[in-house]
Amino acid sequence: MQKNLEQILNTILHSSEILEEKMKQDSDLKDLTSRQLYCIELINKMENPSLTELADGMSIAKASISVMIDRLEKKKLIYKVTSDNDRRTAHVHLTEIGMKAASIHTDLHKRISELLTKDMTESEKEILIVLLNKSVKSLIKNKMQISN
Amino acid sequence: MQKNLEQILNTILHSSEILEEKMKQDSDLKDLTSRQLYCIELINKMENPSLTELADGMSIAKASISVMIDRLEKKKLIYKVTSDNDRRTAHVHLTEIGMKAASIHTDLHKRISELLTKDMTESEKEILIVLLNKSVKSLIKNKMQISN
DNA sequence: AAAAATAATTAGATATATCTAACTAAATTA
DNA sequence: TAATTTAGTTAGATATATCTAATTATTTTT
Repeated sequence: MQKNLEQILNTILHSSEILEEKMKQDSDLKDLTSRQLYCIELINKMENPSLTELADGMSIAKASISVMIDRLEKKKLIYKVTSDNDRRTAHVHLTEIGMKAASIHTDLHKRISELLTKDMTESEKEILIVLLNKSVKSLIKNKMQISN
Repeated sequence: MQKNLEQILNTILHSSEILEEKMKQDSDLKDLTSRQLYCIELINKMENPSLTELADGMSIAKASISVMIDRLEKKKLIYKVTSDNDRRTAHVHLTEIGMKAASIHTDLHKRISELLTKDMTESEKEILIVLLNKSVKSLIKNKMQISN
């Protein structure tokens, strides 16, 4: 009952999804949609972007991001700060709750990592990490050619 | 620049998401929502469930699944077959296009697996698979206790 | 300073995802 | 057979995610 790599990936990715859903349910973030969560993660990554930058980042119209940000503001996940340089521009910041939401993915990866190496010896862990580093290198190297 | 397991997971999961999005865009399935894709995957896994079973599987109301299935039918992704035993019951089947949609995840895992082992020797591959099998066992074993 | 460009908002449209409640048709039970 | 239960649909409500077009406030260019 040895699994091949595809089946292993399947199990890991599927478990990740389930665990992520559980973490969301267990937190006070139950009613965040996937788009909203994505938006929050992007705000985190982009470090307080303007609405226009965010809209570009999410590939949606400025009007759409404006509405979305309104809703996230009502839910106390973000707040807007008007720029001093250009008073037309607003920058989006995460609140405490927003930051918690943004860290869901990171936390998830941490927990999965722990689970994956739970029953391993130190040397097994080391070998696994060396090999996976190699894997990830191939993955990144080939990313560009993936699209076809 | 050796990455730890958490960073590796991060890269793999992130690449998976991007690749999945690309595969969706490149197919004729651009306008499928994530809920619709999830629904189709579930239909595939459950093997022609009734609407009630599907609704339970997705944890939504029967009325909601009815509407959703209507839309998927209009898009030619599924079709309904009235049961001979019980003529109140309809079973949902995937069309050719529906099956294509359902296999997006599987295809994705196959491609990622290929990429991950692209630059490895056979023996490296073997070791990786043995170790990851161990990982997956821990993962499954601990799944129950994850929720807290 | 007047004209043009830019950032964000608002209005109005369409599609989706949900819900509860009411309804129809069919099957089961008493 | 009459009453009850069950499967699915329909109607009507609310929330989200999008869009384009029009509007407002500011900034930049001429």
